[in-house]
Amino acid sequence: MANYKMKDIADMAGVSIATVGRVIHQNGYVSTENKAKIEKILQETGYVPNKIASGLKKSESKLIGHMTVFSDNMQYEMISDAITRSASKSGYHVLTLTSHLDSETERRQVDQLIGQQVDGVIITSNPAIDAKLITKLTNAGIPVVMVERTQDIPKVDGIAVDDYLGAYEAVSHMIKHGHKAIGFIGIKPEQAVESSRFEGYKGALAKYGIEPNDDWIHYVEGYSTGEGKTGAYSIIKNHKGPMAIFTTSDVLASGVLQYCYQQGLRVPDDISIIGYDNTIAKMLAPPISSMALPGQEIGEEAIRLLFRRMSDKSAIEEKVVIKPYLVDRETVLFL
Amino acid sequence: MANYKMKDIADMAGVSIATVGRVIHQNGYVSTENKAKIEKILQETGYVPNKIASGLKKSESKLIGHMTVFSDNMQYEMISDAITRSASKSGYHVLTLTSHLDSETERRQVDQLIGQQVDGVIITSNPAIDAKLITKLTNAGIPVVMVERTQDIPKVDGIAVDDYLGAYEAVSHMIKHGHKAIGFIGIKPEQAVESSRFEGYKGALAKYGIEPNDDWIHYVEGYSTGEGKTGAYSIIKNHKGPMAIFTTSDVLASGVLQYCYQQGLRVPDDISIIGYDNTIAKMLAPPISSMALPGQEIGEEAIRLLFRRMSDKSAIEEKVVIKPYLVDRETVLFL
DNA sequence: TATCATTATGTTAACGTTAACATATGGAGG
DNA sequence: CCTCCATATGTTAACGTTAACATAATGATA
Repeated sequence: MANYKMKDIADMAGVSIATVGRVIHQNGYVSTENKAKIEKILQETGYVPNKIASGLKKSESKLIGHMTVFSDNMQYEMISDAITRSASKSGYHVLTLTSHLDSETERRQVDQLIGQQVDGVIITSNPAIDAKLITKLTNAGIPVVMVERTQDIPKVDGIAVDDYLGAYEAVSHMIKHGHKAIGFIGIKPEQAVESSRFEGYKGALAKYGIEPNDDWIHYVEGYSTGEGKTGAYSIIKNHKGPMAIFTTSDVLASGVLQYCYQQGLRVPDDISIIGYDNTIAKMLAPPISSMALPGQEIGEEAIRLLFRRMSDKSAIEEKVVIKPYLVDRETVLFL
Repeated sequence: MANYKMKDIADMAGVSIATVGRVIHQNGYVSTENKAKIEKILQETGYVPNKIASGLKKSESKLIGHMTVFSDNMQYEMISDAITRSASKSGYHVLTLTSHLDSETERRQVDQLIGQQVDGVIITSNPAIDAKLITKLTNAGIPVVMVERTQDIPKVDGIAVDDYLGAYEAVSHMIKHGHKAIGFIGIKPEQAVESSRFEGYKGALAKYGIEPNDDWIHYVEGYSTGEGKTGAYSIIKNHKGPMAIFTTSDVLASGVLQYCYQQGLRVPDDISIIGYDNTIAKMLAPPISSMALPGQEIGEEAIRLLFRRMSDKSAIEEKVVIKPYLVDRETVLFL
């Protein structure tokens, strides 16, 4: 009924607690008889070492904190999942804390993570987080890795997604297919982490000498199907001829498709489209091309960077850049 | 740079560690001067209590384990998120462990949770988990709540979703709209937790005296858009006249919509449809009706049951039944 | 035979917090 | 003036594990 501790095992085997420890950790000298006897008891009792006690002694918790934002965007769930699985391969657990971008919650969370004695922290996609909080973590000796935000804080490693490149490639793809009228639906650059997606869009137009047109651009407040639909309406309604639309998220693209469905427009025959993040792209009708962010890779890299710094706290800062790539489902018409 | 401990604070304030403890816990007697002085130091140093140490002493970790399965099904993410947020309101953190339904991983995870000294465990949607493992948890004094699986294990509370009702209502909705030909796309009842969704489908047909037809039924191996599309093809291809299709997941429905899009069939004009879980339903073109599982409510109930048992380990077992409800987006044609 | 490594085992002081148990100084009530 | 209680503070033994530091017996080497 109760939980066995080393003392109990030691008593049962008629040895000292130290000998039990030697068997559990497979170090030091133990006679073959005692070893066998203790292992048998360990088996029978289903003894599980108390990580809290050992954590206190060794000052490590085998816990990794993951601070992220609450969002409809499935992309972060992929990353989150990759982090969890990657960490568990090395015997670490992940504590995921979500905020709604309010700094009071974040302050509390940082204290909780320190209190919980986590061995490291990964912060994904919070553009607003106070650098003081990060410093508090590093001051407490906790390594920090930041995903999708390259801020230069000493001893903090980072992973950035090359969103400029992603948007640039998506739009270039459209231009190379002969498109001239290319719409943009996304969050206003000033308020988004992913502002470079808008820059990439403009960059591609500029590169190929296409004059930008304000009628083609629709800013949204957040990522939702409804916002995408509104955007499609505002861009398409007065437009004649073929049109290609780049959205900074698949969710926005889903709204574009709803608008097209309603209006009887076909994709890509009437409207070409490329989404971003490649989350629900394959589930839409039709499945759409999308810039994929390798969530798996991002999560694994985050863990790699974190473990690297955990083993060498004074390592030189490393910034990893992840490149999105086009998953082509042929939703851009060749003109 | 380093982390302050109570001893450091005590030294700075020139008092004993006990007095510092009294200020932190706001109990016992402390003179107003000392209280002010200590509070100031606490502020300045940014002292954070070490939960590992206090956890060892009080034998509690403020950690809740959440065992779940890795799945494409967004439904579990909703539940997971609700659990995390609900727990954090009471100062608890959640450790999420995902398995791929293999018992070896699960055995390891149970040991990890015991080792981590979690204060409670929530298990979502694992039809195959070994009752022995659950017993190991309860034997270790850890309360367990099971979601979507009502197995009778002493001292284990449960939350079940009334999937029979959900399917029954979806199909009844179709019948009441005049449909006779009603297709089913879902996992073979034998291998699924949600087998009652198939029963509900059959139940509704029986209730209204509609003869079931094997041509209307398509079993899938798992939840994916592709499987849904294949299902739609096999059900619709030889069918004349109006058809309604019930899928046991929105992801499957997304495949049906892709098939329709390809064939130029309109929803609901040509094909009526109702999905299940109401996850991506609103993002599809057109947005479809779906049976919603209140993930928020499920997560909150799970935490409530868990806390209840944590405070009274010998409470009588409670089984909560959650009812899905139709979110009607008018994708069933009135005949 | 003295010396020394090897093998085998035990004892104990941390780790940081908690809380029960002292101890001590007032003043109020008899 | 003694007793009692409220106030204020300090000391210390846990919690379960780890690992450094004994201790001791065996057999091999010089």
